[in-house]
Amino acid sequence: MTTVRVPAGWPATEEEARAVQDELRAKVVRDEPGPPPGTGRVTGVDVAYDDERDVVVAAAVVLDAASLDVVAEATAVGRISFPYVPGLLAFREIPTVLAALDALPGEPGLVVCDGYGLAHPRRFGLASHLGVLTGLPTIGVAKNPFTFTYADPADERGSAAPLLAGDEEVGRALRTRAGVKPVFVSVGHRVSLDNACAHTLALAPEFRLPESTRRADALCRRALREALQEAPQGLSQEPATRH
DNA sequence: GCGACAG
DNA sequence: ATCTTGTCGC
Repeated sequence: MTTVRVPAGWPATEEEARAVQDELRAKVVRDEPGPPPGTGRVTGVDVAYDDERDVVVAAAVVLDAASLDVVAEATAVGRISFPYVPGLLAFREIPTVLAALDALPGEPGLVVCDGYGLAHPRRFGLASHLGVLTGLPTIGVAKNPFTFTYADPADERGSAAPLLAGDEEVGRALRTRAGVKPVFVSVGHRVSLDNACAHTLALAPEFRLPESTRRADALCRRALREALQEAPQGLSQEPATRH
């Protein structure tokens, strides 16, 4: 597992963080359809925390998009870079997620985030932010509707309904399992909303959440447990050294 | 002004 | 996100 520092110049206040979002938002690419579902690789990313001990662990798990087999994975550990503030989640997760992606042996392909992209107060959620910083195609698949509204989609798997900010469609409530609460899909970077939903369905043949996020979630939780056992006092000031 | 609010 | 036992069910 690699160790990461909070980047120099990382925003320290909510005001600075919002200004970063307002500036980077213009760099989001929304006129590409993105990779076809079921081909190439798809990478799930997720993060687990221990706020008390100031430890954050990110995981990136690469799946073969056709078989959903795991073909690579990586983790990274760091210190918490920002408090949780609704609308500013990216500043809490991104430094460690970037380190985990960098530690991967190959190309990530499409990146699936646990959270939102376009569906965001300033239309620049975690998935959009990660996409702009890496240049990779990204989507967001969230478990909750955040502040947005939606009409319940039909009961069968595959039905969807617009996720709305007023009358603007910022994403979609997508039913991945019959009779189960939908997931909330939004565009990150270089992927269309239709394609983002198609990917989400292809990644969730059995459970509510995409296999990519289920795998990443399990891995970062396990890695956090192990990191806490090895260093119960929390992370040292200096990055880990190699011998 | 107050409450709600991805993870 | 995280705190947390058992329990119902495939």
